Amino acid sequence: MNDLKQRQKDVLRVIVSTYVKTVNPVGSRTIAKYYQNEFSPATIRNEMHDLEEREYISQPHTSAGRVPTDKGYRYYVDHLMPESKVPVHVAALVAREYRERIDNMEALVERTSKILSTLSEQAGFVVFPVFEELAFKRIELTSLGHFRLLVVWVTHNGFIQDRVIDMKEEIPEVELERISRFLNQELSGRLLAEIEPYLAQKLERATDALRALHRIASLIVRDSFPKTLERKLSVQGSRYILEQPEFKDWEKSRRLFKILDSKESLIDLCHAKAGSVGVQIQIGSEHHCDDIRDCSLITAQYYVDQKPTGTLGILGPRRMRYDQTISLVDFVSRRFGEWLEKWI
Amino acid sequence: MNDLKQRQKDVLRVIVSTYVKTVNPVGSRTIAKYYQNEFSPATIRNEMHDLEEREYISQPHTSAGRVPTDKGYRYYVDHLMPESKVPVHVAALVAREYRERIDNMEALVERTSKILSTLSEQAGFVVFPVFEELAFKRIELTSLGHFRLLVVWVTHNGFIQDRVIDMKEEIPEVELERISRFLNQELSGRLLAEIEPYLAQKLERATDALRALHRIASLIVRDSFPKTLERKLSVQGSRYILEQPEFKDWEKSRRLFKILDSKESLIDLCHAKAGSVGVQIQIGSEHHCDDIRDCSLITAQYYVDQKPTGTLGILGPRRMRYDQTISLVDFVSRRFGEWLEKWI
DNA sequence: GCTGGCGCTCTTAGAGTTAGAGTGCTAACC
DNA sequence: GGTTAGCACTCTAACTCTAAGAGCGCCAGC
Repeated sequence: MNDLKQRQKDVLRVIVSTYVKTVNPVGSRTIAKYYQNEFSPATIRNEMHDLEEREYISQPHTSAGRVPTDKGYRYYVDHLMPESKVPVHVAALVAREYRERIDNMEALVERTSKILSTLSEQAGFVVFPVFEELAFKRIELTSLGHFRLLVVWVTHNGFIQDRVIDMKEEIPEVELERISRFLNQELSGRLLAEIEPYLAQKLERATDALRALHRIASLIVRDSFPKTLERKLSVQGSRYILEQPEFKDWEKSRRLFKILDSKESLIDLCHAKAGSVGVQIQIGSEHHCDDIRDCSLITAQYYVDQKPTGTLGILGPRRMRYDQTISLVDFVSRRFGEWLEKWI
Repeated sequence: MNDLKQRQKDVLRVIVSTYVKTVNPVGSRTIAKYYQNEFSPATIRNEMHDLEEREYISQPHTSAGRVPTDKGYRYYVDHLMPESKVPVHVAALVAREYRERIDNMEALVERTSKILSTLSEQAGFVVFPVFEELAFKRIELTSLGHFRLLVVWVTHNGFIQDRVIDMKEEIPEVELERISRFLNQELSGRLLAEIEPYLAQKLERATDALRALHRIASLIVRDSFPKTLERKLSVQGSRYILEQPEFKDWEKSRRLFKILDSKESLIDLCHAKAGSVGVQIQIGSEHHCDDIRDCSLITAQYYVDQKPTGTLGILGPRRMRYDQTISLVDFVSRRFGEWLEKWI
């Protein structure tokens, strides 16, 4: 049997929760005291020895207490952690932040990553919604002259995405209006992901009279199609990580900010876990990004109309309050999804 | 006469430029060597003593060399610094970055702050353009149902700004089209700053038949007017500052990131210098933000149609290559302005 | 006005020492 | 067999001491 004895579980639990609070390796005496000396430190030491052999904990040096390993944190999170609900006052704070009307989707995303960061005192982030899964509402074409065309896409729930594209030729205003009328009629209510294949099919079957119109419309759609947003994210509160004592080490904080500065890495880490349901937890080097091996990543997907639309989460030191952080991410991801829907 | 003797200037120049390179306080022997021992270290020491008395330089401790003070850097920048032009290969790099079409204004801003940061190896930032000074091109109204209205503003040069607003009542589609036609006709080509007064005046003079239309149109404009952007900015490469040896000090880097995380402070610092022409330089505690007293701020406004439209710049350690940084900020601010215009 | 020389100060690195924390092991106890 | 008390051992962190080195200020002499 690979599992731990009850007392070993107890010891591991105390080690994790104490270490998270104090930043100091935890010794046998501390643990014994925690259980009102139900067992002597020597007994505890025997259990610790076992735990160390099985790599749940480790010693920074001979005469120090024990510190949880990644495997130890993982066991704690999976089996030992107390169930935690978001406290009422936190829920109230979140609700208050969302109460007033927020200008647009971008502001909402920024607000949400700010909420995650201030409530957790760690770095909060939100990956922008994926457009492909949303329904088309409207497209607007505006000529800017010099063969330049501004295309604005609007989804059914009021997200917009704009893009300037270069045209081969100047399209007269009247023609532009025809194209725009055509697209708005044809695409109304469709999922964005369906649009390109739909137009291609349409173009094939078009009669000669309409072929030119279809062709230009398809071209415009192809060049301006709003798929870039999934590569955008908003990060807030990275300073909180810097404030943790373990990041007094210059090397560690440099490595961390190398990652935070290039947002791509963070997005990649999220995508690695996309597709899974519920809160995802990546502890220390479980994500395979060596530069932030001292950090853990708690993420969750958010849903619009039951469809996974993006990811949000928290990046913090490996030594974090997992129970609180996980429940916060869970709570905010649901609320954020609801908000994106209510927007409709 | 308050000015420095020629030899004192020489000494100060060498102190600044050497200190910037080596991070070590500069001693008299180093300076003497620099001038091929034209003067003995003792002579140099006398000059240094003078410079210290007049607060251009200071000693970290008795037996250390000298380090420039804010006043010393200031004198260097104003009188001693070599004229510097952006090297050809840097200009080429910038040109290459701008060559391909960039999706939209936001992407352009991000790209530009990235350019500033990678070329200077310091933190680069761009404050988003102020809309008020740009000309109106088009407004689009889209009902999202539930009394919610999506308003998209487009300027003559293709910037867009969107906002969802709450209406008191549901406006029928036909009515919405009337309002949008009315606004697009009336406002075409006007500066955004003129729009609200213009509509107010129009409303006063409106005949009863049109009064209702005018009223709603004014309301929509008031609630959705795109003035928020001036509070937005993009910062890139803050990690570069962290990599400077003087920021090995945890306290210093914590203070720095407190500022960088709340972007407001940075915008305020820029605004303090807005209105001035050319590159603005704020050294150490010259800007009155104590948290970044170890940093200097190099900013410049950028212009669209000869009108100042926003600010961009670089934040770096006080110990920076001022000549290079200043010429880079100057160069990029011009290029960025040109690009915003070419966009039209 | 410039310079060589000398004494002074202060930092930094290294060595040595000590107190304290915490372990591992063993022998005895229940 | 599990538990415990006791003790030797190890390692760290803090402190002191010392010596080397960098750099200055000052002064007397050129």
